[in-house]
Amino acid sequence: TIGHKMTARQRWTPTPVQLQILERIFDQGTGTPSKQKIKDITEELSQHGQISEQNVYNWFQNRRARSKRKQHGGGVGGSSNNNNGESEVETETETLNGKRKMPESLRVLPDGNNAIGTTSTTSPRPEDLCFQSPEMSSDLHLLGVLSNPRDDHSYNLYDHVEEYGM
Amino acid sequence: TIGHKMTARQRWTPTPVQLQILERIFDQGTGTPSKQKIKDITEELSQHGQISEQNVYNWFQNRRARSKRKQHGGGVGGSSNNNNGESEVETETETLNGKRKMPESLRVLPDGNNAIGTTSTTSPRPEDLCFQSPEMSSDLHLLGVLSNPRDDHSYNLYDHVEEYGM
DNA sequence: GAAATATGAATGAACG
DNA sequence: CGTTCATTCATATTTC
Repeated sequence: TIGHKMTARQRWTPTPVQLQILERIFDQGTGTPSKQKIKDITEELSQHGQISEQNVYNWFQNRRARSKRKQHGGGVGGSSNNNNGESEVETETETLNGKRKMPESLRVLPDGNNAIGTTSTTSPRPEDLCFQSPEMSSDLHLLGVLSNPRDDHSYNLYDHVEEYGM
Repeated sequence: TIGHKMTARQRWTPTPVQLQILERIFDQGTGTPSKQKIKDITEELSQHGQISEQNVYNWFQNRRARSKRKQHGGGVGGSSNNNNGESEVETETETLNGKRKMPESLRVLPDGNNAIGTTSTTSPRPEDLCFQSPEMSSDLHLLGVLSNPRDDHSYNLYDHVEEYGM
């Protein structure tokens, strides 16, 4: 039994009410709420549960991004996917009669402790991954960057490149 | 002009070492490194992994832009994962130090035996819980968000916060 | 209990 | 230089 209290609350989970409000606003067409709006919304939502502007902002960002492109499998081969409409698919919640799963918008967590367990799938990332020696600090000594920051004032004109061949 | 698909599937992921160097330099106060510096840095970092000047430049730009985090308020959403099993109260080093969670490029886990007692006790969320009056869109009436979408211009600079205590 | 899915959060890249 | 988009990861919740 390794069950102990571990800093809970890692990810903000919108309450149904909050979700409703958020979706409603999103549906208004406001698209990308401005900072002021975010603040406003956050304040209102705060009364329905713990929330921060960051959460609201993220939510909108995710929502928008999600609306655009759903999950696509690994499509290899000339797949002519020309859809991408930007149409707000949004709430398919109530519309569906549940063969799938119940959105957390309606979940009612009881007082008990669920204690699910370990979801540590630890998604393996077989990327290139480098990983050098555990040298902590002492690599840039040959760089004059931290020696004399006041050197020149060259203008960097990188700015936005269209295609960068990495 | 547009329409450049660009096969940039994997954005450059700084290796821990690279990150360290970058942060170190950033901390030097150099602020915006000049092109020359960028080149220099890039060269050094190249020895720790694939990287381009553009990457370095972007990194600094992002770093600086995101350093201006003005977030505040609630404070939910910190996503720092602690792998420590006993310490639940970690000393936050605040903005002065780097916070940085686990780099995305460090989840190698070749072993495969992570018996971490991550028994999420289902974060105690005594918030306002779900289950509340069926009034869904009756709360934001005082919000002008859904009334006049075309009000001001975008101005959000949240993007993401570095870390905030709760 | 683990896998599959959903979604919030982090960050690199692009755009203005 | 500020802001937003896109991609990916981490964690939560649901399902098997």
